[in-house]
Amino acid sequence: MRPETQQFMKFIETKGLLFTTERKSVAEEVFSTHDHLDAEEVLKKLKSTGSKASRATVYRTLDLLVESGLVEKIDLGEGRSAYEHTAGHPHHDHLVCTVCGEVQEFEEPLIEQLQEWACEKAGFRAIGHSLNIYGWCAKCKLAVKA
Amino acid sequence: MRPETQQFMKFIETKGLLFTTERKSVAEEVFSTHDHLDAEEVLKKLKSTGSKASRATVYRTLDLLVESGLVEKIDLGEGRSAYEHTAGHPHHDHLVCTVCGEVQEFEEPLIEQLQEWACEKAGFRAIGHSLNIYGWCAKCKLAVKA
DNA sequence: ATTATTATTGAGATACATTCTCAATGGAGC
DNA sequence: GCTCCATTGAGAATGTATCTCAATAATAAT
Ligand SMILES: [Mn+2]
Ligand SMILES: [Mn+2]
Ligand SMILES: [Zn+2]
Ligand SMILES: [Zn+2]
Repeated sequence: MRPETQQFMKFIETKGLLFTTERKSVAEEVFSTHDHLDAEEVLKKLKSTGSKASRATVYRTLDLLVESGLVEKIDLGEGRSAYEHTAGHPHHDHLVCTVCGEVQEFEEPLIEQLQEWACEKAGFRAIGHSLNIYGWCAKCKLAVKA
Repeated sequence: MRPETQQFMKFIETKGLLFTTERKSVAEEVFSTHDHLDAEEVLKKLKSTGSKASRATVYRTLDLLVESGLVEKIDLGEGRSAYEHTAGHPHHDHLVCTVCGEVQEFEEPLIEQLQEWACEKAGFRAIGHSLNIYGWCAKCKLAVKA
C-alpha cells in the first residue's frame, strides 16, 4: 500500500468511515500515476485489474480523496474534469492541447500573486481558481507543418 | 434593431446565410444586457417575450454569434457556460461567487502577459484561455458575518 | 406563376458526465 | 447468532448540449 493510500486510510478512519477494499483500490489507482485521470478512466483501469468497484463508488471515493486534500480535481473545460494527486506537486496551472488532448503543466508564481491582489481589490475571498490555456502543443504544431 | 444586431446581420449575409427572425431575436436578447447569460436563460427570456425560437435554434445561433466575434462564450466551471457580448468590452477574467452565483469581472494585463511567456517557454501556441477565481463575493462574505 | 432546390426550423431523440435512489450486502459491536 | 448502520452496485434520473429528420420557408430556375 502506497504511503499516500496510508494517509487516505487515516483520513477515512478519523472521519469515522470504513476503509473498504473499494476505497482502497480507487486510491491506489489514483496514486499510481501523475497523469490527469478522469473518473471514467479510473473506472476502466479498475475494471481491467479485476476490481469490481462501480461507477458510483469511483465518483464517491474521488470526492473523498479531494476532501482529504490528497487529490485535486481540476476543470479542463467543456465539462471535462480530471484528478491528480497533490503530494510533492506544488500548485500549477494547465496547458490543454485542443488537438491531441495532452495536458501540460506550468507554474507562474507571479500569476498567483496577481490573482490575490485582484481579489483584494474586489473584496472577494478566493477559495480556489482554475486557469487553463487552450491551444496547440509543440508536438501538434510540428505535425501540421510537416 | 441594435447596432450590434446590424453587424450580426451583415456577418450572416456575408456568410450567405439568411437573417431570420429567430436569429434576430436571439441576437437582440444577447445584446440587450451585459450580464453573463447561459443558453437556457436566453431561451426562457425569448419564450417570455413571445418568440417561438426553439432550444436548438438558440444554441445554433449562439454558436454563430461566437463565430462572428461579437459574442464570447465563457466557461464558468462545472459544465456551466455563459455568453457575453464583446463590443466595448476588452478581455477580462471572472470572479465567480460559489454562494450566490454572481459573476464579477476583473482585468489584469500583467497576467495576460505572463501567460504568453509561459506558452513561449513550453512551445505552446495559445488560442484562448479561461481564468476563473471561485470563492465568496463581498456581499456573501458580509451576509455570513451578520 | 409553378416548380425545383436549398436553408432553416422545431420537436423530440440522443449523447454524455454526473448524481441520485434504494434494495442488497456485509462489517462492527452486542 | 442477531441488530444496526455504513457501504455498495445497478440502474434511474438529471442537466447540458448536440443530433436527426420531417415540415416549413425562402430562393432560384423554368
Ligand atoms: Mn496538473
Ligand atoms: Mn465577463
Ligand atoms: Zn497536442
Ligand atoms: Zn455571492
